[in-house]
Amino acid sequence: MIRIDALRMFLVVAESGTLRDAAAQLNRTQSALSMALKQLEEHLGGPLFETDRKRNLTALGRFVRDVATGMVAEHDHTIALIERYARGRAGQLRLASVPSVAAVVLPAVLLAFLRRADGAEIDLADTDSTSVRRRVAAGQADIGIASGGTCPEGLRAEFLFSDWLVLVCHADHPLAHHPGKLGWADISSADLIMHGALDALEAPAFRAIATKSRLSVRNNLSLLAMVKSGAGITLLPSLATRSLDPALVTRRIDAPGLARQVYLVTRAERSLTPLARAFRDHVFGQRKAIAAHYGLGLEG
Amino acid sequence: MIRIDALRMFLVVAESGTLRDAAAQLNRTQSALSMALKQLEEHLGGPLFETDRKRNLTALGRFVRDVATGMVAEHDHTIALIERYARGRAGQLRLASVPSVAAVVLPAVLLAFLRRADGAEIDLADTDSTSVRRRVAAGQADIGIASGGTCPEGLRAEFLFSDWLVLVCHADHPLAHHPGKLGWADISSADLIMHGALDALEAPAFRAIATKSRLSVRNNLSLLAMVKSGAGITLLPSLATRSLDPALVTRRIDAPGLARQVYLVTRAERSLTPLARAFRDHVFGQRKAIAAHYGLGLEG
DNA sequence: AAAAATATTTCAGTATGACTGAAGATTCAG
DNA sequence: CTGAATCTTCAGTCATACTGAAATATTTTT
Repeated sequence: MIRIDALRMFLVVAESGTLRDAAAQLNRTQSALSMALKQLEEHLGGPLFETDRKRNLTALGRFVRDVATGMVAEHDHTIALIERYARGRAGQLRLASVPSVAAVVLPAVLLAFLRRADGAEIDLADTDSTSVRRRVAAGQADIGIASGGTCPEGLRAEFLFSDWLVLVCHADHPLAHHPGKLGWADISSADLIMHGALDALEAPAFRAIATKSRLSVRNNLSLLAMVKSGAGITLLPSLATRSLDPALVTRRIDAPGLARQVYLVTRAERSLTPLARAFRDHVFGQRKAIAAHYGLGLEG
Repeated sequence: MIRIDALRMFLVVAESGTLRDAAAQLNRTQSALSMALKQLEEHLGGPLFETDRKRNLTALGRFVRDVATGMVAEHDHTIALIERYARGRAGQLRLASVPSVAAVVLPAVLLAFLRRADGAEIDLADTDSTSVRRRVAAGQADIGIASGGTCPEGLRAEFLFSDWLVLVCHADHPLAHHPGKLGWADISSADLIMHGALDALEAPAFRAIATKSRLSVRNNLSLLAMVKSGAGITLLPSLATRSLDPALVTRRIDAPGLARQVYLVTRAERSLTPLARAFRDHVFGQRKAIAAHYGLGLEG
């Protein structure tokens, strides 16, 4: 049996030209190398070096050096790759996230994560919550970030933070200047424009208002254009209102339950890649800091 | 430490889907595999299989399978290559030979040798004896076949066989029909055409005749054309007279010492490749059969 | 040439660790 | 619930790679 360690020893000796140096380099004794080389030569049936001094290689020695160098290099490279992958420092991480989180929160989080996982390759897709869950369930994404809703079988949703819904209306809209706090009644009195993210909101008071709505818009840009044109008001998660048109204003609403819950969605723990696990751990490690920084809630 | 054997075990288990089959395939017990896999998983910090049944891989398991497969394959391939090389069954063999031996004797010898050394790649160059020795000395050939002569320092010449020199003359030449045996006197009376291979012949009786020669030709074809045109006679090793022009005849000469010695030339034993050594052994193993087949002498 | 310095091999003893075989635990099927 | 199949655990065995010291060989120095 040719041990790969014996080949590595041989390569180091052939490179350095002396047992002593090679032994120091490998943290072995000379005799260990001597015996390993002897064994290798016996196995091959011929000498690897011209004399018992290790300066010059025989033809056999040169051949072994030439073919073993690459093999040992690939071996070491592969082992290192496996170990980095296992420690969550390499591999592919496929994320799916709702746009607001992807645009506002993730950049900084990913940047920090990449500093630890140097060999990681990250693919981020943003879609609505349902698609996020579908991608994770279908194995097209390792980790999803989606707001609450029914979770398909086999998925695990871990609460991350909650994000308040705020009123968005035109600066000229009466509610923009309404004195005092805004409540359900105020919203009910206006024309509410619905959109996908509001469907998941289950607060009864809101549902009553929602059923009265006569306008529903899927696309976010269109939604804001509608609001800007005076067609009505809408509600958006605060994260989605970071850089609005100056003609639009946002106002906090004093209504309990008027928030979306954001979850980190994964498949079963076992089927997570180490990198995905590391990312999950990273996110939960940063959770409080994130929430504090963006004014998000920490209870579901 | 990740042992390559452990990776191989893992690959076989991942392939077969059960410890039992893999154990049979690897000539190990189940417990050996179980322990090796456990150790591997502990080293990596996570499971390789979904459950303790080995049917389904985790993401980590799939990754390890994907990257380790190629690595283990290359490892095995390289080890096999080294072993075949060491046993003289693979590698490159560069031969240099005088044309007569290359054309007449070597084809059959090489063919037989190739049947044993399946992975060998052979390069055969034919030139005159001096160039053969020079190529071997310069490391451009592993083994040379040349007729006698002074051997450069550092070369070793092993006697192979001796080849009689025979008279070559035109069918109309008086010597062609000369009754009885031919001897020195007969040659001396004719016009001898010299050529390179005759320079090495040291028999005094011949040297006396050679100095009288007034024509010397290097190229073999030209030499024969000269003889055919009636310009004189010449002497050639019997091996070089195998397929002569019908207008030419050959006759045995009854003169002791009128032969060329053919040697196998190598550098120091140590610097021979295993394949070259195997070829040398093969040639000497076949020596008697070759000599008998081609009517060659076995004493120097 | 002898002596000194440097290098490698040999040898006995040790310790690490992979493997076996048997018994125990877990999972699966009927 | 029982029996069959699969995997894990455990104690003991065996192989072997390694160390440290002493012997041997080679090169360099004087």
